[in-house]
Amino acid sequence: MDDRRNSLLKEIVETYIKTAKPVGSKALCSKFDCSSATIRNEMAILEDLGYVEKNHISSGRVPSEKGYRYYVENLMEAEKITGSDMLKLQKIFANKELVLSDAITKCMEIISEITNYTSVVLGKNSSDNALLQVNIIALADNQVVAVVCTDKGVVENKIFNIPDNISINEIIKTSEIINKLLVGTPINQVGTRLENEIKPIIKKQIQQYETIYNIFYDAFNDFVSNNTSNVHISGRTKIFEQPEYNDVAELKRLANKLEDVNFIEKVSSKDENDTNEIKIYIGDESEFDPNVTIIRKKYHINGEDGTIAVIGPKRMDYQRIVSLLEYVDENLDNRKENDGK
Amino acid sequence: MDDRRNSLLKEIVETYIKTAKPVGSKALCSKFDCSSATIRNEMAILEDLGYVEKNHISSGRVPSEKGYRYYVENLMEAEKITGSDMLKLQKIFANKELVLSDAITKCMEIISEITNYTSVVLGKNSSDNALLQVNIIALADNQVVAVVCTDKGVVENKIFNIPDNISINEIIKTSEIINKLLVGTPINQVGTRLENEIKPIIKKQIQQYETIYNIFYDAFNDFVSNNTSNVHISGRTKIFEQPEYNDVAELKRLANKLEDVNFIEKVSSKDENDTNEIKIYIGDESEFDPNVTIIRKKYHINGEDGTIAVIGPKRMDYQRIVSLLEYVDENLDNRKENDGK
DNA sequence: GTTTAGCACTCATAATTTTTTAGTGCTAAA
DNA sequence: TTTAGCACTAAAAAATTATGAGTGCTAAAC
Repeated sequence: MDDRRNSLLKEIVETYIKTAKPVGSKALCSKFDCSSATIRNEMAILEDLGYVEKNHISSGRVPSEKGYRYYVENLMEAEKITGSDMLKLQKIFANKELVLSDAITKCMEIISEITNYTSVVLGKNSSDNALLQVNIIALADNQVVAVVCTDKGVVENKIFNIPDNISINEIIKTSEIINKLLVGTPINQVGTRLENEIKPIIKKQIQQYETIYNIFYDAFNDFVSNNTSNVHISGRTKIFEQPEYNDVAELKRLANKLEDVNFIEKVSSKDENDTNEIKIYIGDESEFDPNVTIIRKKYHINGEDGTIAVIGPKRMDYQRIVSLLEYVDENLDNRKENDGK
Repeated sequence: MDDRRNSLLKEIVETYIKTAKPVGSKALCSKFDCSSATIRNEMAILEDLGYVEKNHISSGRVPSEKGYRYYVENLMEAEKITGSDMLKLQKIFANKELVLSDAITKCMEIISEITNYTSVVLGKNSSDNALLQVNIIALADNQVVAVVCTDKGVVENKIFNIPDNISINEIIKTSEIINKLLVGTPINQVGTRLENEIKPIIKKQIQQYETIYNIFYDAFNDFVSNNTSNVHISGRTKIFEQPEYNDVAELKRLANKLEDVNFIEKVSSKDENDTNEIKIYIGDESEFDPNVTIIRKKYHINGEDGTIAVIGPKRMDYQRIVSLLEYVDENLDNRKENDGK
């Protein structure tokens, strides 16, 4: 891969990103100051190397997944984000009362808006949270709310019907026992410790211990399994504006996948133990859909961690998204520092 | 509209519901024991009356909106739901630990699943709720959770960053004042009473009253404006399986509308002051999209009220949906009675 | 050796024509 | 009032024919 070949590939990728149309040799002559035949020769080589493909024998070239990968790893240049993009995001950074997770969500909404891609926030993951406390709040009509909080600031509530023969005081008493004994327990272990440690204790003290045990068990279980609230998708239909999704079957397929929050979560959180680097999953690499690219950044801000990601066509504006995600990450981090002062 | 004409229209509507294809005269001969020419004569009259339409001069007939309306008002027969549908729903009715709103949501998920339509639950509307209590729970790291509960059992929580110069005790103190003075206040009036009654009080007792006031103001405001959590849509993409949405533009348009939760809420809650009757909005009547029908039932169960609705094509299986919605409503209501015993 | 003009060739797309088919309305007789 | 019969329609599908943007390859030019 000599110099010219590199910049030819770069040109092909970037032109295709802009136009969504196969790139022909003639269009590139002017940029390289040579004839179309020369370009054709070079393109034939790029094709042999697997970086570009043809849709049919006489069509222009389209980057292959290998080509995109080579592009993002070797050819893509970092670029500052534009002033107008910057302006829109800074409005959010400036609002200090916003809790981090709300600020992130709003940033990603804006990114969706300005890029016509779909974006995802995978909020704080409760799995590595520890129990901070559980509070029972009595409502009218034989109902209680169990509010579960973790040390990382995840809070969820769940309402329960309680049978007539159970007194609310007993539930509260149980919650106090749990708070005394289980604080600091990783949230996904609370279930078993509840069974092994708490159940024997309340068995002695409380009559209807079985029912009460079930209530708490359900509350925690729901908490652990309730991924839904952790995932926030913006601009779910934005990606449909991209010209590649111009066919009914394709559209339906993608719409279905984008509805499945669990699936999105799984995908966005792959390579868990990876660094904070931006990761780019192109096409099949995404394990989501062969026709999309997912660009992802993990954040660790203020003790919270999570993931932000953008889902777009393989012909995605890689530069732009990478710099937008980095910009969001940096600025929310800064915001924290200023805040703490 | 004599007898035969009625049953002809009924037949046309029901056949079209089943097949999604314009209904021709020949197909109906056997049912009416006459020649296709006779049917054609009758169909011409139905067309003059505006109950059916042709796509082009030589096509079969398709019900018009007026035709559907006449059908649902005069021709449709109530039918028991099938055993297998019943079975699926009864699993949910049987689970007594489920809070009503969860049970309803699960029912509608099933209805979406078995019918290939999209369904909506418009949960308890906080606007006519009254404040029951607000609880402040301290988290680590200068954060508190405000948990707002209403008398109707709506609970929401919101996390706040609190500046260093504010003590958590002062916030809790304020919450106690609010609980003492504002319990029973309609939730949408809490904001103004906070301003007029609480602010003057805490001004005297608390140093950083302005910041604390803002926190509570935001918490309640968020609660009131946060419609999102009230709306639950199941099977958003199910409706795309219907053959009428077989065109890219149509699909995108509908997908966009179904993303807009506020829009759906507005539509599902129209004719607020109407009875509990099932309402059917056909095509343009829906004010949502000319190509859909919305069937809706309000429920008032156990003091809670809300709306369940199904969104499908105009060629929707009216009978089936009507009986499903009624079945759900009745059985969840029963469940309550048995429960209270 | 690299570049380029020239030319034959290919294939998707679009436009055109043809065929098929499922239906209609109307007339006149039963 | 019903029906057989027939001319007529228009959509949908199939076949046909351009059109055009591209290619690869060869042989000459630099």
